[in-house]
Amino acid sequence: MFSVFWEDIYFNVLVENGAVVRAFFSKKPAFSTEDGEFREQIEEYFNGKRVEFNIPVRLKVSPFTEKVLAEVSKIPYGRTAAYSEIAKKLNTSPRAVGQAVKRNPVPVIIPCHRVVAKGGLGGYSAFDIKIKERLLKLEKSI
DNA sequence: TCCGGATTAGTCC
DNA sequence: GGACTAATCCGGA
Repeated sequence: MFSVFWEDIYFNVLVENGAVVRAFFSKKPAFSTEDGEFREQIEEYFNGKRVEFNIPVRLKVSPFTEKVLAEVSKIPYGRTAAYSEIAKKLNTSPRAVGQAVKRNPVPVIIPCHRVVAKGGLGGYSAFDIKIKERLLKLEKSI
């Protein structure tokens, strides 16, 4: 486990048996900022030098949520998808997608910030809606 | 064009 | 079983 500093907040990653099990933002580092298996990849991403992660994740979520998250991780870098688009692919409702994405235990690595509402931005519960905006801006600027 | 209600499907308590 | 959603559609003003 480790923390990465990004502009004015920390991104904390919990690693268990070589796979990421959880990630979250915080104002103060939850872990050491010195070491960590995948720290370099995260740092590169926040610097705009990396477009995709080579990081194994271990999800402890329901089968439905897992399907939604798998679909979300297919969204290419710098692009966004609407809740309704994901829902159409999985033959479900946008609302259910929103719930599943909200329960994503590893934001950024699974790019839940690329999922937006049709007429706006949608929401972001990982820390703050501003993080979502910043992440999208970061990817758009590449 | 903008706002509000009905609808929707999955999860948590 | 009931009450939540990181949503969307549609009709009325």
